[in-house]
Amino acid sequence: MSSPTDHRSANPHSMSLGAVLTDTARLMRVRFDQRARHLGLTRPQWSVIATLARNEGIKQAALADLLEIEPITLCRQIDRMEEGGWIERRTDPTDRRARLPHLTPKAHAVLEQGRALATGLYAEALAGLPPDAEAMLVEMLAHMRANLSDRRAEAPAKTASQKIAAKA
Amino acid sequence: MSSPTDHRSANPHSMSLGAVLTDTARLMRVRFDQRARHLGLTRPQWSVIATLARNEGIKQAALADLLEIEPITLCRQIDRMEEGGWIERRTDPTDRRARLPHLTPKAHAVLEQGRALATGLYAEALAGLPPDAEAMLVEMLAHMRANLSDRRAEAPAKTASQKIAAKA
DNA sequence: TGCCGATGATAAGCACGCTTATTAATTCCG
DNA sequence: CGGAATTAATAAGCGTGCTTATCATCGGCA
Repeated sequence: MSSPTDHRSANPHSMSLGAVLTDTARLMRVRFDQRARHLGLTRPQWSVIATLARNEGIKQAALADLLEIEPITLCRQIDRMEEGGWIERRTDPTDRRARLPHLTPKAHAVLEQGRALATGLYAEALAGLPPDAEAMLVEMLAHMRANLSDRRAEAPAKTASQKIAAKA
Repeated sequence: MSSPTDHRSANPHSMSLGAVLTDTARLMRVRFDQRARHLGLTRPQWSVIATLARNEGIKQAALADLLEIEPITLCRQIDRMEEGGWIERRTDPTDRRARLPHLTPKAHAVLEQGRALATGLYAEALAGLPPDAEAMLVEMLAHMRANLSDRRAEAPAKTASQKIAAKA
């Protein structure tokens, strides 16, 4: 049944939330990567550095949790960053399983540049939108992320804030 | 230590716009993939099928443009989907360079299921937000995407000041 | 008519996300 | 005390995005 443009085109917006979300996120990454290339750094790598800078001595698994990626993903990222001289792994004296990631001086040296780059990128992306757009976006996206983060049949109940009571 | 440009990101715990954007987009993909696995379909593949269904006989490059991905990315995706029996490439009688992708009956058969899955996922993600949240999100994200898509703006003396003015 | 830039598809190779599974060390009982 | 469960890190292998480059074909122009 070849029906190119019939009933499914009734609401052109219903299909675009996921698409526009994916596209925008990818463009942010691409733009960051293009401008951070002279530093030899990618956006995910910058994210690791920025988070690690605020959480020195953290374990890989805990850092992965902060970054909201899987431990194996971070592990392989740290492999690359160790090879690039951004991070070094140190043994944990209290747990011989752990190999704690630490920033090298080289990584500390680019903290400010990365921060400035990110700030500039956000400003550019948000240009032409009202001043409160960023706060609204962050709030709505964080809400969506929380909705989607609910693991199957798993009730965390530790944060206790039981959603917004808009479910009548 | 105090940079002159951190008037906005002084919050210690609030994640940046880029981070929450990336996370949310990734979670949408992961959730879709988990639920479409029984179909043998991923979210990007579903995206290809849905777009192709509305644009039969399109060239790969034009389809890549619609999907806002690079032609090589689509090419390799179509490789996988052809192998999976979702798509077949047909020669274009008017241009011997082109190999037009067409949906197979198998792909047509999952159109409705994929659409229902996407709709349900959006509803789940947006649960607890006001009814106009989706429209606002789509509008703001599309605006950001347009700002970031401005490839002509690679020129040196460009300071992202006024963009909404010039458009031809 | 013949060359030359543009276009369509694709190869090579990398980054980074995932699922699944393995190894080593720690912790929790019974 | 000793085995089972848990936890930390990682290996294997794949999907999907990118940049850069190659090849064939098409279309315009001298």
